[in-house]
Amino acid sequence: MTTADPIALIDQSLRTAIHAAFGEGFEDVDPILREAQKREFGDWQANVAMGLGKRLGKPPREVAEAILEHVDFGEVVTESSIAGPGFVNLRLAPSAVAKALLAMDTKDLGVIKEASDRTVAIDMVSVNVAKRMHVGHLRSAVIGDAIARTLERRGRTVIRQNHLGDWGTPIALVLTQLRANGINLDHVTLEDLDTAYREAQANAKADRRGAEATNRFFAGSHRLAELEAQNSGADEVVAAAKQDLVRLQAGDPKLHDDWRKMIDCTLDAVQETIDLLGVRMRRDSDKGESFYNSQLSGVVDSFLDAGKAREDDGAIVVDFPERDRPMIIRKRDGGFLYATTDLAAIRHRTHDLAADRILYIVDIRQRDHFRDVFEASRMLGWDKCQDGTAAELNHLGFGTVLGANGKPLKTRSGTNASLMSLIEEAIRRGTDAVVTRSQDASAPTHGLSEQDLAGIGRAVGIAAIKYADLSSDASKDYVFDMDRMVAFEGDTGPYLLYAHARICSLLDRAGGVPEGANFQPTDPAEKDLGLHLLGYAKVVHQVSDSLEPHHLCGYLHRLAGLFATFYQQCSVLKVEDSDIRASRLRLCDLVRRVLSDGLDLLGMAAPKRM
RNA sequence: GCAUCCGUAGCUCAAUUGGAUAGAGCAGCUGGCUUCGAACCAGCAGGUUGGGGGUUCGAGUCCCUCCGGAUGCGCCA
Repeated sequence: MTTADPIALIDQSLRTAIHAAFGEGFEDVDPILREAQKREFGDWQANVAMGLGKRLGKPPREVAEAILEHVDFGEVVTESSIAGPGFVNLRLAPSAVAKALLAMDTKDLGVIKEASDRTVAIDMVSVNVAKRMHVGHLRSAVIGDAIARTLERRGRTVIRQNHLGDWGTPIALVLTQLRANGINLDHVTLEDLDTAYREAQANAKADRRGAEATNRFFAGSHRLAELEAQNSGADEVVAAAKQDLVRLQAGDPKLHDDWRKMIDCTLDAVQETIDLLGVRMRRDSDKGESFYNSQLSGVVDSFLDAGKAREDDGAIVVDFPERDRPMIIRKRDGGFLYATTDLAAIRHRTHDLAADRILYIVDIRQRDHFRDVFEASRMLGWDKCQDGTAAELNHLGFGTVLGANGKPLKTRSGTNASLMSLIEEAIRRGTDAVVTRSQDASAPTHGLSEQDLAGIGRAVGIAAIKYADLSSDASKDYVFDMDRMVAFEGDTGPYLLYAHARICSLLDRAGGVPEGANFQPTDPAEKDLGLHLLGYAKVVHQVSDSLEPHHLCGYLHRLAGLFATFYQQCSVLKVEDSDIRASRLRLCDLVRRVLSDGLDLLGMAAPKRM
């Protein structure tokens, strides 16, 4: 932001006034400047007087008066008043709004880079080999990608890592099962794998021996623990699989080959889904559990050597000072656990990737797990990069996806709903709507090729799904209601796309923004729209700090709403005064770019027509 | 049993992190297309923020308590 930014100017003016009014010790008091909640109060408000009143032992209104006596807003503020307990309400000069819009009308739209340009590692998607993706993966992918794009926008280098579940007894069991089924792994499909996975599970379940002991081998889907009942008890099958695992680990060529093919098959399918969703993620940065396997005994040794772990009933555990439950990092039988792998992963991300921020986009039910792992990693200083910079470790936990019945989303057969089928359904319904509307001869999409319409329909359907996921607090459960999200009315992704498309046609008809156009808000709707535009950078900064994309959704929805009001109220193409026409066109163009940029940060494409 | 989180309009969700009269969307009702795209707009109605107490100029937000719900809890991932 430049010095033309009226908010920065007001902020500085108030700081100066506070210092002048109260002297020593009040050099740098935050005026707590906020957008006014209601237009009748003003455009912006300062809430500092109440807090200062307490500190000074004076009535807040008196404090507010003293501040206003010393303040010099120059030309920026046309009206200031004190209201309620001591709110300072400010109304901005239209010329100041115009100047500020001019200043933000750059490529970056006012968004500034973060202080650190170092790498951020984001642990997201995290699929299980040999299993289909389900809605839990959707959340991780969609939220993770939105966060990643926002951080990239702020100058960060982001590594999106798929922490694959590609190792351990469950994987060996599937391999064993595939061999039993006589599957040729050269032509294996994800269906084959998924079937083998379930069969291995079912076989084990059918054998009652050792039921309780083997309850764990299928205990959920890797990072995204599923809720289905997991049972197994096949000692024989398990024993065979364990032998296979040992041979695999020893480098048996045939087994290793099969294992690789199984992973490739799974990841090809994952990539297809990821691409269709428009999530920017490639296999080159993936790191699965197998990658860390060889490091795990070293991890345990490190904790033992540092005196941070102890033996307990044959297992190796890490104790926490303020918790009674320790964390197990090696089982009695010598095997390692999820926690051990995650410790190795943190070390890899700080030491090898030099990431100073590590984010986990993982189901919120794993909150305790990550708290343990983070705390343990700090015990050994593994949260620090080689140069000593401490990395910020964050678990961004998301809630469960529920069906219309308020229970975790399932298909009719009771399995977790396949992600691909949901995406395809959304795209189909988006395309249907687009095609139907294009039949109308007056529709801007009339006469477009089938391919173009399909592309638009895809954008509409994907935006519907993503917006539904991103627009409320990620940590809460949310109800996946296809009918509601593809209604394309109200607070939805397509509503934002629609606003964008309308502006595009408007600018198209006008032949672009006229040369020398200047902002000059005259109508209240224009000023409201302009004022809201000025808050874009702030909300982007907020999202990259708080990791809460729903604030950006809220911002964009309001922007689209204010535009719709403006559009209804103010003629653009037909207004006589050519300066006002030019001004409105430029305003439209800025709205279009902010919408497009914001949607891009959320991972949504904004077609020119729809 | 212990721990964590949640409870806001009929439904689905917000609330700038302690600020003014708690806001949106859907559903309902009333208006607005021979006029820049009606996937829209303007308006009406809908609330004891689960109950009760406390902290202070001020509480949906912080503390205590009760009620209701979800999740997690040593050898699964």
